[in-house]
Amino acid sequence: MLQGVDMRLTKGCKKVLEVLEQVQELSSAQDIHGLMRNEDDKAPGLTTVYRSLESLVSAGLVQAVALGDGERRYELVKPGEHHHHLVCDKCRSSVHLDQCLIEELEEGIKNKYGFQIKGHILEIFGTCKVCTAK
Amino acid sequence: MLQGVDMRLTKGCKKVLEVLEQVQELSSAQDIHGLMRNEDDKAPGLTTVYRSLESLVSAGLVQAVALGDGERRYELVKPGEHHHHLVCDKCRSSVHLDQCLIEELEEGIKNKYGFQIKGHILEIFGTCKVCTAK
DNA sequence: GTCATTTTGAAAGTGATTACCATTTCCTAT
DNA sequence: ATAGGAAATGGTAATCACTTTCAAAATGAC
Repeated sequence: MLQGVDMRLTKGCKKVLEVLEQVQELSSAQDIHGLMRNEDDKAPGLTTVYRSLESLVSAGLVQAVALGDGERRYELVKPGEHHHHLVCDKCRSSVHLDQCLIEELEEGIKNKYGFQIKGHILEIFGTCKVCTAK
Repeated sequence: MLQGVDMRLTKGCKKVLEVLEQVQELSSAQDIHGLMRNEDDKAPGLTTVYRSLESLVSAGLVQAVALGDGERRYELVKPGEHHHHLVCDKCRSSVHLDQCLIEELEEGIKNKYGFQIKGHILEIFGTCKVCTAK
């Protein structure tokens, strides 16, 4: 899964990847750091976690997610891909949308507004199936 | 335009509305405060600006926009409405999308994922018509 | 092994936002 | 009008996520 990835895989990065693999959940840098330090007192420091996340994001292995609350979350993705979320305001779980709504519109927006899309943020908040049922 | 709005219109709020009316542009709380203080040394303080924006947002007169850079921007809207932006990474201008892409999808997402949408963030980054032409 | 480069980490610094709290302003009953 | 109480205000300090700094430690090439 790491084949063909063009970046130096430092210890910090490896550790971060491990944690993200385990949690399978949107996690902030501080979350990740906390989890590391829980099971290992001399796990990488917070600075390294931030730096590793930065590298991993630009390598396309991890995506950063802005939920608009001033705290960035991170998540493993298939290299180069990304996706958006339905974030439950009750249980904080998040479901992935199986397709990016923006990519489909890219051409239309280009034509209509003459705007060349380079990136976007899209997250949806509400109540998930499970919490609605309760 | 302020008819039927259910909130106390304090001095701070009025001043903030004035500024937002003039700039017609995404502005941060600090931007707004700066502009006020430029033309009037005893314009409301920063704290009041933040508080006013909070009231105005919950009254639906102003929308808060998260661009994912850790600085919230604000903008006048028709009461209760909202819209999304094409933000140019060259000139920082922003064009409004004339319709909300998410509202259209609400029903589909409800059916497909059982998710009840309550809110969302959507902003698109790239290069605008003018800057592309250059 | 040696030396240069890269990585790391603790602490200090930033920048936006919020909490505090004392002062001022506004409204209402007298 | 005016006194009293609630709401609004503003400067400062605190918070919080994140970044910078810089010296020490790990890595890698020769």
